[in-house]
Amino acid sequence: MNSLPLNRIVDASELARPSPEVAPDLLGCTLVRRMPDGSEIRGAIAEVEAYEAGDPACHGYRKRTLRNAAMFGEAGRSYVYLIYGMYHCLNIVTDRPGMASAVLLRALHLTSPPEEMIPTSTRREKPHRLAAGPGKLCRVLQIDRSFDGLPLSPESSLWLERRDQNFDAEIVQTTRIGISKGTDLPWRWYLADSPAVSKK
DNA sequence: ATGAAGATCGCG
DNA sequence: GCGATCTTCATC
Repeated sequence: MNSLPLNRIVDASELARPSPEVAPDLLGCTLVRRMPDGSEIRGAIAEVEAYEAGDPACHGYRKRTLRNAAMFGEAGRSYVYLIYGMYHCLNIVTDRPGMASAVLLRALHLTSPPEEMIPTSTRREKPHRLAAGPGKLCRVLQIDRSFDGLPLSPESSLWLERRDQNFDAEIVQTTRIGISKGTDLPWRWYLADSPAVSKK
């Protein structure tokens, strides 16, 4: 029979909704990265933030530019940018084309591989903290701007899988962190019991 | 052409 | 609480 778990992969059409609706639905889903050496790193999404048109903290608030172009594109693609000249941040593009909208992935609870298999881990760090933070997440998964605008799929070596049907973790909703505008919007969500969440 | 700000992180 | 580090974009 069919051995490929295609039904597990999140379809782009499910992401073609406003980012504040999509964001909490992504919690508990698994982000999978096939590394250059062929190994797979998987992690459950533990913390997210939504950004949208009309939101002053959104990179697409003013207008479409070279950097933020992917945000205006199709849902189900990635939007990757460099921040502070040092770290990359990964977003899942949402909503319809023309609408600047995306969900920032802030933390993963890694489920594989074990700590010692992760090549970018230079220092001793607890496994559940390796992808605790948007910059660290991209560092561990080796995601940079070359992923910007790519569709999330196995062909891109980066994709999203559905959460279990019996997912029932407690979700907390708060305001976003690390921003100076739009601080009043309650568009950050995280899994209450995840040790990978930045801060509470 | 110029410069200020930035969806971060780790140290102390 | 600070500095590292550098691209992007708004403004001059």
